[in-house]
Amino acid sequence: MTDTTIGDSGSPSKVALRRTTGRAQMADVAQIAGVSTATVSRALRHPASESAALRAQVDAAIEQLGYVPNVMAGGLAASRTRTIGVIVPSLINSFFSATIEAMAARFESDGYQIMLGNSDYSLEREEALINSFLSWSPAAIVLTGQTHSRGALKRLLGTDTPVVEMWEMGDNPLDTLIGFSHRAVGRAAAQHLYARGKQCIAYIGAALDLDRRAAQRGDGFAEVVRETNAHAPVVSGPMGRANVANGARALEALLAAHPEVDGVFFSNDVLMLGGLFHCQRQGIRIPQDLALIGFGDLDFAAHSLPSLSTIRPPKAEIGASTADHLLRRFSNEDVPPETIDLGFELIARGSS
Amino acid sequence: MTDTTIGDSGSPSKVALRRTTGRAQMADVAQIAGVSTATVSRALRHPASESAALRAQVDAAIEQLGYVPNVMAGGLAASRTRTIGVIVPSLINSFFSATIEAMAARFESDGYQIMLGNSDYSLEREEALINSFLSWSPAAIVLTGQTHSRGALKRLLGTDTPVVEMWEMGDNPLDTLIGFSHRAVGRAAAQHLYARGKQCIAYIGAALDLDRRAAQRGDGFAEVVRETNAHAPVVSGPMGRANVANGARALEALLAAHPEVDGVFFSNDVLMLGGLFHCQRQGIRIPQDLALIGFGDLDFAAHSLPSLSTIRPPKAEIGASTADHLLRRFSNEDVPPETIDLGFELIARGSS
DNA sequence: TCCAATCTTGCAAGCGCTTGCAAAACGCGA
DNA sequence: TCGCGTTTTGCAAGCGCTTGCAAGATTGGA
Repeated sequence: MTDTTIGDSGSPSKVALRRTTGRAQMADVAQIAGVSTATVSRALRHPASESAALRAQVDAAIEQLGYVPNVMAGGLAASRTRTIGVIVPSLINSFFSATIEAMAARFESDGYQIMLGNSDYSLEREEALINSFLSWSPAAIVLTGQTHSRGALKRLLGTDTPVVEMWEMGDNPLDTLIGFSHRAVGRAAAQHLYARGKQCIAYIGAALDLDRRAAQRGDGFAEVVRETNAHAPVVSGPMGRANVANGARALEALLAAHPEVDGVFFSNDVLMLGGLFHCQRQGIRIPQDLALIGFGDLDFAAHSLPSLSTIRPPKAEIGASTADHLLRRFSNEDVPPETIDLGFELIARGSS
Repeated sequence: MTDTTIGDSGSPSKVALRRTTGRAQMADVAQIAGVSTATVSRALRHPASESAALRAQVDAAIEQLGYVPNVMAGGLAASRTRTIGVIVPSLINSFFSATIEAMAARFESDGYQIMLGNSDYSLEREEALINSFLSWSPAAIVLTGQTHSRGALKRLLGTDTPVVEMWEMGDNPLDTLIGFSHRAVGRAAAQHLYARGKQCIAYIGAALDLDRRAAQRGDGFAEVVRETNAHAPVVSGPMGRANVANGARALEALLAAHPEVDGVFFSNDVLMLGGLFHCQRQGIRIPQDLALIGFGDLDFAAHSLPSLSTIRPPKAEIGASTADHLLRRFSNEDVPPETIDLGFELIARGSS
């Protein structure tokens, strides 16, 4: 079976596909469209630089063949791909799921694929993921937070890949920063509890040793407590993951140690749900005996009994805004890095 | 600046890196290790086929240079990558998050990267994702469920990429199938409610039109109801997504239409949580007036008041088992497709 | 009608790695 | 010490696409 280029008297639209991958290649498309592969490539990557007539021919050939470009070959030749490396500290945490879904939706229409990495709140794993992602020549890297290992910083600075840090707000961003201030969230929560007439308020945060953002919310909270001069800040120290069991347990321990506490800010609505169940179990009246406010505005907060006050972070907005920024940057050389504070919203409900 | 191969009298460990990417290449590693790129490549991909001494030299050179292979180049040459394309119907649904985390953890040590896709319960989007993933020459494709579009089937059959369908159990798997029977789950839930002395039981399922697995659980449930001949199956028709609000709303509507119902099986623990709040609000006693059982064994189910009965799917086990199967397959030519039923566990708690 | 300026298009040289093949090195028995 | 069967290693030809450069086509003004 040798290639037969001459004597092909059959239908001109029938092209013998190469065997190597079994899939149509750009050369097949080019042949059917009667142009060179360079033209096909340009029709795909820079549609504006081709005449409309050719583009139509090429599109038809692609359609006919069901051609799907080989990302590897394209990526190797261009040394960049339509891939966005996104690293979040947790998948199970639905804050980030919402961000990712919004981001993916925005990117999809432009043909960008998200590569998702889960750092599990570890800077070393983040660094490893960054390394691994960079070897895919991504169009951009999106990180959660502003804290990174030295190695990660070095790698990131050594590349000209755009970087977005999200879900935080602070100084000296690596490149673009899109998020909100967790310190401000903590302050708002404390002020809210005082405004509701509470006298002694506490903060319960999960994994404060690992989760920088939860720690920052705690800092803001403690700041306001100190400013009132009324009582010492009560913070429930580092514990395991943010789950319902830990929330219930932490509230129980907190009330045992500080019975005077009459208002609690939880670093995560899931913890607060545990707290709610604990109160239901113990007959603690919410908000009379104890006011509760959380963070995240998760699904259940609006529908529990009582409904739960919370602070809504711009979960989806962060994803959408990140994608928008990057897409603008991909299509236009001189979009500068930005710092975008998306703010947050305190939603007062029955629990406070 | 032309290449200078001769007259390099400087330190032999100093190698001028190529400029193109700014990163060290395999050729640099080879030069430092004093071997050919072929040897380096083999040391990386098939360590067993190299002598230990050379492997050590190569490792040292890699270490010294901080060499990270270019995945594109390798993928193009080998026409396959250490990438696993995984498609789930939803990210926010923490069932799948747990599966993915377990799978990723297993794959990580072997250097396989997961590419995650979110089909949003749409077969068209699944097909698009499959196409997009295949253009990355993945080592395997992992799908959720056994239902796929014609186009997707065609593409999948036209490739020799291993395919795992997960989270279901049935006939005619495409290749490997790892999951459990949702029909059996539905049957178990119904039998449990009857065993608790309930007389008229109902099923509340979200998105039954889209979520095949939730529909199958409903089928199994209805089957048992019919077998008892005691009453007609009550099924709360398709509604929106599985969230707390919909759970509360659906239970309210169900009880309005069928006040005789004294036991409910929810397709998802999140719906059940909404049901629980509804009961708390209405003063409906659980389980005396109404027994509740859900599916998923989510975090909160064990800690609510009352605690919630549920059926625990092998969330993490599916991920681990999938990774194990594929890793075995990657390292050994003749591992055949498998069908693995991981079963499930009914966890009876206070709500039933 | 002709020429210069502007668009379009094709040529061909890579992108950095893998791998079949064959040569070199090695091991061992005679 | 020699010869033969086994490793171990290097050579070099791609993998399928992108893109700088230059040639060809087109346009408009003189």
